Amino acid sequence: METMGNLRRTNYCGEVSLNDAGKEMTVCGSIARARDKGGIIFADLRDTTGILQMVFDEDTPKDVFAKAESLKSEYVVIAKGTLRERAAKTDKIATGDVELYVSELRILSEAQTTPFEIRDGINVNDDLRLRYRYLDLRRPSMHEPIVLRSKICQVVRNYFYEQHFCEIETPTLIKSTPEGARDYLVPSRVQPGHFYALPQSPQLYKQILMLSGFDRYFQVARCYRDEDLRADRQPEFTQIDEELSFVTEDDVMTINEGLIKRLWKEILNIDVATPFVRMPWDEAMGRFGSDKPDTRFGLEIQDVSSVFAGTGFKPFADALASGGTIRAINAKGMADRLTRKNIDKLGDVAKTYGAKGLAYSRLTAENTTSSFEKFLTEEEKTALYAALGAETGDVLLIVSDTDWVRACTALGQVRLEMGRKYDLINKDAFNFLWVVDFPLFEYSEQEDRWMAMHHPFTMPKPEDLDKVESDPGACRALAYDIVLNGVELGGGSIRINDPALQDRMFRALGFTEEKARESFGFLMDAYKYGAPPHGGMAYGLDRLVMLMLKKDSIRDVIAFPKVQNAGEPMSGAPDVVDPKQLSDLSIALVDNH
RNA sequence: GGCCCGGUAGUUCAGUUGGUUAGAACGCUAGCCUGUCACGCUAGAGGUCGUCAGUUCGAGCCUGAUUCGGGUCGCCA
Repeated sequence: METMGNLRRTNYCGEVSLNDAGKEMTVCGSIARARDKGGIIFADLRDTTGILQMVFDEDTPKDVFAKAESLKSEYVVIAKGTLRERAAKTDKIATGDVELYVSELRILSEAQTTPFEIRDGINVNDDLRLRYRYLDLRRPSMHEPIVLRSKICQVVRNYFYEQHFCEIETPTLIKSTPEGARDYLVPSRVQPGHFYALPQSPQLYKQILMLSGFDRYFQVARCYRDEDLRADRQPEFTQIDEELSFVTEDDVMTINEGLIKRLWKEILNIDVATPFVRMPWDEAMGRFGSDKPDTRFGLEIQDVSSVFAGTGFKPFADALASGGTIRAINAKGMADRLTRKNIDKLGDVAKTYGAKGLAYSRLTAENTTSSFEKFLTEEEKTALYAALGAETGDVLLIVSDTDWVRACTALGQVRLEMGRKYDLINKDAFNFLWVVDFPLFEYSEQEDRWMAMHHPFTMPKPEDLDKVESDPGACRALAYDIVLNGVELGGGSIRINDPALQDRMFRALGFTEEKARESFGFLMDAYKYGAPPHGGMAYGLDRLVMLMLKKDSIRDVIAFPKVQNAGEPMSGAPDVVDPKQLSDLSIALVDNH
């Protein structure tokens, strides 16, 4: 092993080109691969920007050539030499026109054989890759998203600074709030028996900042939710969080369309058309069976309840009798692909999402196979075909349910499954839209009460104000989600800035006076001293980066992600702690496992 | 908490109805090679078949438990 001596980097590997040919330069990094041909040696040098080929031959000083012969993968070196045009060029790397003819080489660190190869295109278990995350992150395809994530944050900051936002950090040791996801708890040593929570979002603090007169705030904020993981969900994640005073829904959406436009232009060089479609929640649910519709393909849901008003088919008749609905998708021209077996699989999807079953008619040239048509009158059948524009080659998929949201959700998932499985989705598209007019409340069977769909500080739509107590289910909110390709990128709302209205909300949510004061007393007090109208939103930064870079998993854009059991395989967190630490915190473990 | 899938050289996988010494590719080691770039050629090393128990004359293969990983439903205001 050697030191750098008097050598210092003058160039990055990925940033040299033919324009630099003839220049003397010093580069450093790791050996991606060495190819020793006997009389000539090639070694690919990799740094954070890319790869540059180094060459050694008979004219290379003998001691340098000898060192080059000893190079192995992942050795860390610094090399001085002359950049020259290659005799044999390649378009496989960005610097494939040039190579560094090395005159001085120092091996700064040797490396033992890695548990997997450090190159793209390998197929290795996630588990192993995560345990050796530092090795995995050396691979260009893993490295680049992390670098791009940083650039995305830079663009976000630039945009917000230009728009008069102030970047403010809010606490991460906060009071636990009762609504929403489970909190991560942190015991207080100084106040035994008392606990902080880690924030699920900076929600309360950013509203307080509006009351503190900061006018516009943003933060790249770490957030924590103690819930189970998914491919697009981590317990610890990052939000781009923002709040603005003296704004309406439209203002927030317009400013954020500007942010998206800027991001897509600067990072991807794509012009995004604004404004985005603004789709009411009930339309999104009705047409796409989702509050985050993927509009990159058709197969929209239709309401065919009226066709079956007097039907003798019992499942449909029963649903309608209890105020339910019958919804259908016409899978146009898909009869050849949707075999009986494949329709059964779609039926399983529908059942997973709460449907009793998936009725179907498969209209092939030879015949029609159907699970329900034999129970219909000729008039009903004609009306159904007319309503759906059914023709030979189509497959009709129908769900009946007492609850229209559940019926649409099930069909919406069937729709997505068809989109994925039969490759109906244009993968190059970036389809943005706003979903607006969310319900203010949703009923929780589990808790047997109305819950805030967004959060309890969301402003009701002015025209629904009188329904907060009398008809909560019909109340809509000044809330909006931004959706990209069927994924919720972010969401927000206009907040209640009237203490009296906030009181009504808490009561409608079943909070007692005492409970509301205990949890949110400081916030309720703050609103008594003059509160500007304000609202904001937050993006899931990880999801945003994942979608921009077309990665399948959120882990690909997080440097040190957690796995399904919420652990971090590299460090081994979480772990047991010393009993002394627990006793300092006045904590005793209950042995119930 | 429920359901589904998986664990065999360092890595990715194959492994027949339960039957001799568990194979391949890449990687690794050694040698050769002056235009390679997933370099090439030759030779070699490398295995508690996740763990434990059971069935059997005999288990990588069958059974049970367990553990680890992935996906998903519940959950995620």
